[in-house]
Amino acid sequence: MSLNEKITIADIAAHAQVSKSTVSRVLNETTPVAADKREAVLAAMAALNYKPNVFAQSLASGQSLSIGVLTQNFGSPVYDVIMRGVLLRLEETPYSPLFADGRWHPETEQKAIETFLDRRVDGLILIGGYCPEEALEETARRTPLIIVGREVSGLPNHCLNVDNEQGAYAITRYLIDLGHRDIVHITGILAHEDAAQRLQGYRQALLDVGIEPHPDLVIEGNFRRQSGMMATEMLLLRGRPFSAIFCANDQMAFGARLALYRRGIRVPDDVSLVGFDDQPDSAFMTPPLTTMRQPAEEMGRMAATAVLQLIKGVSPDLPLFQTELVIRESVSRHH
Amino acid sequence: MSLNEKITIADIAAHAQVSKSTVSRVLNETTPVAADKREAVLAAMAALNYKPNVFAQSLASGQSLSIGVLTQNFGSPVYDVIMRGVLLRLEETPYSPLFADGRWHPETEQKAIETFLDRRVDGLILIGGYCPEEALEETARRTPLIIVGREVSGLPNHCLNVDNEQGAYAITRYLIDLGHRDIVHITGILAHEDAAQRLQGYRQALLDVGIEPHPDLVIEGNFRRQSGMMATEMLLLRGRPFSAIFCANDQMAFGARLALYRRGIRVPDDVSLVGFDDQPDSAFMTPPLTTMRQPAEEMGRMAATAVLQLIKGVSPDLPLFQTELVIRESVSRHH
DNA sequence: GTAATTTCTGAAACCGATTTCAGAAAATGT
DNA sequence: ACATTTTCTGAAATCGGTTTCAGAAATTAC
Repeated sequence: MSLNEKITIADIAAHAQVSKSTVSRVLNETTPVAADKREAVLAAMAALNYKPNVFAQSLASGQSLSIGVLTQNFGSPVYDVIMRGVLLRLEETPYSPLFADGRWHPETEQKAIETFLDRRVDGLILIGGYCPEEALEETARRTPLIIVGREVSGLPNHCLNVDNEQGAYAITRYLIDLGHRDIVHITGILAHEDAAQRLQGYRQALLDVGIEPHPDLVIEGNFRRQSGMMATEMLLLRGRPFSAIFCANDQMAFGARLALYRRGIRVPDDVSLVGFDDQPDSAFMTPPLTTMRQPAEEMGRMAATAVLQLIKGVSPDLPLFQTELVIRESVSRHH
Repeated sequence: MSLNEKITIADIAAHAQVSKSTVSRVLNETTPVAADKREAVLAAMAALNYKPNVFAQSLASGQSLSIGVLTQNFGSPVYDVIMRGVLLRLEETPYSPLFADGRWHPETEQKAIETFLDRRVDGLILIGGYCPEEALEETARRTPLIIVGREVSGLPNHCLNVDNEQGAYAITRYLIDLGHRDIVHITGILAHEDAAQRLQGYRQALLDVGIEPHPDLVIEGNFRRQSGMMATEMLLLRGRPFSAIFCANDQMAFGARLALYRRGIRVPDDVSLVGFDDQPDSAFMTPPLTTMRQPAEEMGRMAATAVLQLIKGVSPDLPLFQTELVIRESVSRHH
């Protein structure tokens, strides 16, 4: 509001006729303060429009009251919703988030983590990412760390995830129940645990109804649109017939959609198409995409809660989130 | 790397047999230091793996070396690319960005700005947003401020923009040149200067070839997918024939696309469709969307450069960026 | 009514840097 | 060779808070 600046705790102390210590105490509620002095301090703070200097606070207290949040890419669907979840949860606390973007590069991620550590964040939340596992384990040793949307085998108590296998199983099963037998799966990066789990769910669903998964119908993508398109083109080249495509995420489903469009193959009349994630624009695909929804915002909130628990020294509860089938218009019964 | 923590400038001073002042000097290069001492300090810092405490630095120097970057929504296409531009430019400097998300609410934006100010950011970059203009003018008075992707009339020397009118003119003209006469325009929020400019470009293009813009063919949207869909449905209800739709951004084009799909209207065979922005997934629309590309990353970089100039007290150069027509497959010649 | 607690309070040290100031050392001038 | 500058350097103050410690005031105990 006003052109304050430079109002310090000493000014408040003088104005309220108490010592700096007392002001600090009403500010932090560390020690009880007599009601009248307390009122005086509060009044002085209001009158002078006092804002504590965050740097001084952090320096003195040793806490930065900030949480580093690293995402693999701003603007990545789903991940942005997870970020919003973190944000919303943190707003209920004195902590505030510091964000960084790994830009899909492990080195950039590492650098971002170092920067966070330099900034003395009290905790760290990683959303996806490509950072090598050893580096993450090292980081977890140094500071409270929660990883969401990625499974790191060495850090079972730090990862927050969706039940990928179950989700993939359910959506594959959905296709099977509609009569599909030759179902393609375009996977994510198989070195990533979650991509592997989705593949496993797909295989299991087929096996459970007595279908042997055919290697020609599984193609590895990298979670990005372009790879969904390439994979579909490659598939079409192979010539092995299929009636449905299950992409390990919605982005690749968009790529697949375009490849089919180019070949004049109709969705869902000729081929059914499903994704995974339910990113916001999937509802606007032509046709709207049937997919598995992840409770992304909820996961973000939980990640924030968990890292706060770690900071307090409590061991966090990390539930396995369930996905939900969102039926739209990209699937038809096999005929 | 190691479990350092707690290495301060005093440790370095002791290790290098100099005073704290000298260490600070080699750190900041404020005053020349004799070569031998300098070496000793550098060696000590390397040996002890010293990392300066950012809070102490900021407290003492009065600079936070951070820039607040507020976007209206993480995950908004185009805006995320602008953010990346800011990020990349800032990486070349000692400054680092602090990000916040306004979540489409003016109040949230205001709060975020307050938080930035509390954190003593040295400068502020706003990307789009709904914050009232007076508040922005007030903010600009208090701290170096650059606004990108939004025109605030009271702050001509703080806004970085694309030539919206020219862009809209060019793409409308493109449709006209392909024989279209009855061209719909789904606008953005007309209270926003950029939306108004795009509308103006559209009108001017029509007028320049002697077509009187028909009010029935202009519908106000709000830049979001849903509104593009609603607008198109309303349009269809009106019954006035048209052969092309120009949406004020790609998001609304996605909405329009879905509405047309639902009615069985083919794109581009029956109706041509164009957008504005060239967000990444527009290339994967079915059919791929013809649109105007904004140099988003470049704008982000420029915004960062400009705010740094403001901080230095230099008056920044704020070029008007030009858009570029990206021709894909959503437009056909009118027959 | 005095002793023993309990509750508040302020002075001063501290967090980890930067910066002013004055003096020491070295360089330059004549 | 001696006076003047210029270049480096360290001691100490400072930034704006938190926290320890010891003492004052208010309670409670007996």
